Amino acid sequence: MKLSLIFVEVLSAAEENYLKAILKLELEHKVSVPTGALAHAFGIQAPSVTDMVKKLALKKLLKYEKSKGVRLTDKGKKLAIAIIRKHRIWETFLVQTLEFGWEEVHELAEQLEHVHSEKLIDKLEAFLGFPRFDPHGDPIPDKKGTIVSAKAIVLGAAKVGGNYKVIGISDDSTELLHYLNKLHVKLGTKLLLQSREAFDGSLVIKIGSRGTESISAIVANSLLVVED
Amino acid sequence: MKLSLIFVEVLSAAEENYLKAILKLELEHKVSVPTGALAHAFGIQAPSVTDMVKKLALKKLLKYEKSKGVRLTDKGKKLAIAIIRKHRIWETFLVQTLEFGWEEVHELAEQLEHVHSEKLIDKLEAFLGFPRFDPHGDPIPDKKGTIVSAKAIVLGAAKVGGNYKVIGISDDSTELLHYLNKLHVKLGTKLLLQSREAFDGSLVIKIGSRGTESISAIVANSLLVVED
DNA sequence: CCATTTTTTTAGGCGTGTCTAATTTTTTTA
DNA sequence: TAAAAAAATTAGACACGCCTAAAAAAATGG
Ligand SMILES: [Mn+2]
Ligand SMILES: [Mn+2]
Ligand SMILES: [Mn+2]
Ligand SMILES: [Mn+2]
Repeated sequence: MKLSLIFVEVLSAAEENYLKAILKLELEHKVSVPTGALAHAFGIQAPSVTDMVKKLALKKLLKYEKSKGVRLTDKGKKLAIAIIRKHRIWETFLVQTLEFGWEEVHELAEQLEHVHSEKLIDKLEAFLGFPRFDPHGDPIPDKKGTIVSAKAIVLGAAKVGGNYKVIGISDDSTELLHYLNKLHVKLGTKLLLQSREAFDGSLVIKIGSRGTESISAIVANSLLVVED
Repeated sequence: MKLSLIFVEVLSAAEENYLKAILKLELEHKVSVPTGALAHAFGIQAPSVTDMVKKLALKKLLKYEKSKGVRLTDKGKKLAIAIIRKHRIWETFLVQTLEFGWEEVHELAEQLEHVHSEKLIDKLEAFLGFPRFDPHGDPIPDKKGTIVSAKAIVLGAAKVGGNYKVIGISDDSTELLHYLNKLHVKLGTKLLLQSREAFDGSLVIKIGSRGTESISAIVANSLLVVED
């Protein structure tokens, strides 16, 4: 009798973080990702990235052309999406079940996403009722890796006088989320864009039934909204 | 103004596993733990242990006397208990909330116990309703590190003719727990000890309202019971 | 109590994932 | 298009957590 050996290639947390970061940069810039962009994303030095991408290339998780950057292979992309799925399911669990604030969960999910158990994630997902979006409005990939793409625009690109609804935050930083808490902006909040300052792109907005506030272009560009 | 820098010493998973293993061996043998015992516990070579205990000694987590073994300091013991607390709370969550089998959760908890977040564990504990025992009957230390000590005996040392109730399993191995599932033995199951074979210490027991079964001394010694 | 066995330590090495310094390649721009 | 600037790579190093081989220390036992 012939036993078929199953190779379960287990990636380290570092390797998984690279795959996630590369996918994110690919989606943002739709081109191959320069090693320098990864160094910047992780706050590490460029040679460290060169070493790692060589290793990931050997594992067929990405294609690396010297001095030209990297692109995920199908295998690498599939794994990257699986990790994002884990991250977002954990974030949803932390906010929905354990009542963490949305600004607290990203760092924790960075750890939890590296726990190796497909079954755990599937059970969590079922326990949560198969949520489609995480606490920041980001879509949760399904088990097959399908991601619903939000047709949102960033508030920074919205038109003055328009009414919008916040459906996502394109930046998980604790600081931004804390600031949004202060402004009483959360998922579902209605915004009226009253004016845009040409000089710096800052906006004056009316937040729900509250007063008006001025927000910087940086904040405006991380608020994902739909017309309302 | 003088700021007091707070050093949050973050231990690696390996370091945490050493602390846990040392505490377990200390409790079992009530003496200092030889490096060889740790090598055996982890299935690694003795020189690896020597290296690690030197490092843990530098961090004041244990006392190491060359060729004489190690003992946890108060600091080390406190950390070890905190890790056991995490392990058992995660196991309880997995069984109670996500409906894993009790035989599936140990390995997963081995990963989850190394997620660094006091707040996460406290929230999980509250969500679970402050459980006092994990799915294998092991006591869950409270936030202060207090562990209720079970006054159980092992079935192997029980007296023939006695009625007992299973309150714990002193071995988390998947294989044993699977075997107990097959025997329909779980926490709370009533047992009647019918006879003991002098030759090998094996027992014949009546399991609840089911038939009688013969179990080996090895199994008998991992069943924690109280008189019933 | 000395010789043999067992346990532990020392010495040196390796893969991972990071670093700095120096060099090479690519891009920009004068 | 050639020089300068920017980006990337190579070279060499280091902490971590493990290894094997050899030496030393402790325990055993005749
Ligand atoms: Mn991560
Ligand atoms: Mn998120
Ligand atoms: Mn366990
Ligand atoms: Mn347990």
